[in-house]
Amino acid sequence: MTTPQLTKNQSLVFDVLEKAEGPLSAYTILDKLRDHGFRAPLQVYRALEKLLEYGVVHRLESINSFVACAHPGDDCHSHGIVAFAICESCGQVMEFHDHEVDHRLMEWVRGQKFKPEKTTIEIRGLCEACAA
Amino acid sequence: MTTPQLTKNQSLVFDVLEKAEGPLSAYTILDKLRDHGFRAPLQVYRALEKLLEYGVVHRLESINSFVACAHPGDDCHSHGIVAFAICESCGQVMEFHDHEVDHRLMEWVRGQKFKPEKTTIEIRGLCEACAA
DNA sequence: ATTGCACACGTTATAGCATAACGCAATTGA
DNA sequence: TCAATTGCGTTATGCTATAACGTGTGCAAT
Ligand SMILES: [Zn+2]
Ligand SMILES: [Zn+2]
Ligand SMILES: [Zn+2]
Ligand SMILES: [Zn+2]
Repeated sequence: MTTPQLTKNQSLVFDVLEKAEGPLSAYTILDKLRDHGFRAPLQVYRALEKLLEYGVVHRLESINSFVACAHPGDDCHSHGIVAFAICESCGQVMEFHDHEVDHRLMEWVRGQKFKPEKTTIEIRGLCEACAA
Repeated sequence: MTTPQLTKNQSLVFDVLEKAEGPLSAYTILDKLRDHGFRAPLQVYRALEKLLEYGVVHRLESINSFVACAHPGDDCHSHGIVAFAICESCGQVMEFHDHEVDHRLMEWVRGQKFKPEKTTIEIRGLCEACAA
């Protein structure tokens, strides 16, 4: 998926996510954009929908939050599964790929004749700094 | 985690999940138990909290739903990661383990000195029957 | 027996996440 | 020009989850 020119709202939402230390909920994004005229959740969700579609933002299913892609331009997104490690203390997110994990999961899927659309891998725990 | 005797509410919630064809939301469970005296979401959530703790129920993070464990008594739960394939058409859920996937993820985690607490692997798509 | 504690339970209220449905404006392309 | 698409704003609503308070019961330590 190639990324077209972002609209005003899409840019605002994306900038907020890029500058954030960690993942943000849609309502947190909304609050950060009230000064820029945002008034309703839909303004955020509609922008997020597009940003997800373009692959420049990821949704963290296990914490109902969104994060800017850590590997912009990386073509792994087009042929691999994205995985996340989420620190439950400081909120830091690490995004990574593992082709062997992809391969094993897709092997299993093939054996079941299951047709995958979207795969979620999220590891929640404590990052090195917070575990110390 | 060994499973103690379930309380009345826990049994009711578990039975509903066991008899269900697919995953259920907490509010769907609530509706199914109104005839048994359930009136409020907390009655469901409190039961689910324990059932999750005992490992007899799993939470599907990507669809905010709960499902009875498909492998009761299987000791994989104590030393492995549970993965799910969820059909977005018929709702059917397949639960499986893959030790190689576990191994690769834990290798990555070890390299980052990340301390994992809970790992989610969910593949959403179409099952064989629905994809046809 | 009395006290203290842990735990399950019931209820009300509230917080947090997400979408439906309407209408308007700008853009595009036939 | 006309139709289709897309983005946007607004209001209302629905779905998911927890806070906070109080009750009752069983059980162990004193
Ligand atoms: Zn990414
Ligand atoms: Zn941390
Ligand atoms: Zn299981
Ligand atoms: Zn299906």
